[in-house]
Amino acid sequence: MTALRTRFAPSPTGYIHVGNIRAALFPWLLAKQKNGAFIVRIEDTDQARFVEGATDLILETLSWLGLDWDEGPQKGGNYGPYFQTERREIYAAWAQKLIDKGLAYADPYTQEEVQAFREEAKALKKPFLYRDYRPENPPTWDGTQPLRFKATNIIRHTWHDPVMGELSAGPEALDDFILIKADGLPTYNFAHIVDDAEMKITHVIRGLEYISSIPRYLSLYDALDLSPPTLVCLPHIMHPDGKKKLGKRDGAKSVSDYRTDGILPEAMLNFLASMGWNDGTEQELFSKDELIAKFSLERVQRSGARFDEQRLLWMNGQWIRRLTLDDLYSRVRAYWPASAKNSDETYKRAVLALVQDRLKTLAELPLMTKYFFEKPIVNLTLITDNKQLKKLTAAESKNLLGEARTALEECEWSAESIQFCLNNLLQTTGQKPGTLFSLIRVATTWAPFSPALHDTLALLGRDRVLARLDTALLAL
RNA sequence: GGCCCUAUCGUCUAGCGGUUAGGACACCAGGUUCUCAUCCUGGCAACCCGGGUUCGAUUCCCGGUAGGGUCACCA
Repeated sequence: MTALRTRFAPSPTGYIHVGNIRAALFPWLLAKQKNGAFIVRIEDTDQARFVEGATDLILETLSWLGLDWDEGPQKGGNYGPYFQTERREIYAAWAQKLIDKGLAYADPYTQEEVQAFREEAKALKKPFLYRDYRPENPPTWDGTQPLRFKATNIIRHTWHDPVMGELSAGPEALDDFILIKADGLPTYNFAHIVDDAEMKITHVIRGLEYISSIPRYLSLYDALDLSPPTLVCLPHIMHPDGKKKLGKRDGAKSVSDYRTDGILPEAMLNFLASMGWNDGTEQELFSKDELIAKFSLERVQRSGARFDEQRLLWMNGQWIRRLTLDDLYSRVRAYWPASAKNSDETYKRAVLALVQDRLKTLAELPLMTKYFFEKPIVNLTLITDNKQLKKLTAAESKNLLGEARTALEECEWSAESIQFCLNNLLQTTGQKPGTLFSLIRVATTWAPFSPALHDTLALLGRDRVLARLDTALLAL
């Protein structure tokens, strides 16, 4: 039995966005599950759209997600090179086979002439097929013209797609397409067939946009005496409004944008996989290992799914909560507020422990923890707009805070005993917790929300709490 | 327009002839001695339409409709 080999073959024209990363995830999962190999190949044959640095960006994204490749850039392998621009001789050799068989010919027309044919067909309201204009006696190919495939076996093709099921397309889908461009580089249509064969790829997994080209690939495989690998098409991830497939042009965020927004790779992977795939149970959260164990192409959805950021956020919160404090601490390193710079690790860990249940993304850390590191700005509207506190007169507030100060000054400083002191204060003042606790909380943090009061005060420390109470007393 | 694909709550989905159509996100209400969040409980909410096939269709078939993809010297 031959080993399963899958690949991800991006073209270096920019970042990887969330709409097309599944074309890497699913083949990777499959390769891991079957103990096969996952290959990364860079399809850089489009000189015009080439973007400097895009390859590094793509590889970095894969690495961040933990989608490691067995062969490819930075890694090598037995079937290299893994950049298409370094494989020209290979394509030339395969092209020659077709020429020798009379299945490839030089295209004598200019692009303008072909365009004219196209418009002619359009005017006649019939589909444009180059083969309707096939030259009778094409010149010998000298490498300056495009080399076209000569479609001969004009039939209805039928094939099986593990995701999409039985597929077929009529002769209209077959045409003489360009193999080698006038610049000497192969087109995707030709190059990927050659590469997949040379690299012994067993499963070609890509987006649905290729489905209509598959009949042409099938006829090419045939002409090359190659038996096609398993051809898999994945449904698209759709724009949230459901109108079209998600793409860069419509503002699809790059995967690395989500990274800087504080999304965990675990959550990203889980989310991406569960859009269009599930294991048939009611499980929602899957670790990477579970995905590897349970994934199957047969259970991939055939219809497109809209990208629902709310769900991603929820999942991210779930994953943040699942992390150990140590792990979370190491991941939020870059997200602390600037004022936390000189705080010691023990303190920061304690702060983190208090907000772990509250974070939806890592990037929310500064918003939630600022007042643990810097003196908060007094904002009286937090009192006047508060439905409990607005009932109090300034004198009453002042009075209560004064009592609180006295009580806390004498209180033993641990979360537990602060809780106890606070409860006593409830008794002596006759206030409801909603009033008293809110007042103390606002006066010490000046934030719209915070963790439980006794935890917050305990961590802040007696000196800071008393100082802030004094500031509040003056401001009222 | 030709070719191709798809169709269950607002969203992601389970379902593979007989179910009170299940779960999750979001939303709403309540609980957890304050807020925010977590957590728990409850609620709202769906089989695109029309024909068949069948004792019986969300499920199978056909046709509409709607949505998506594709028709490049881009991948």
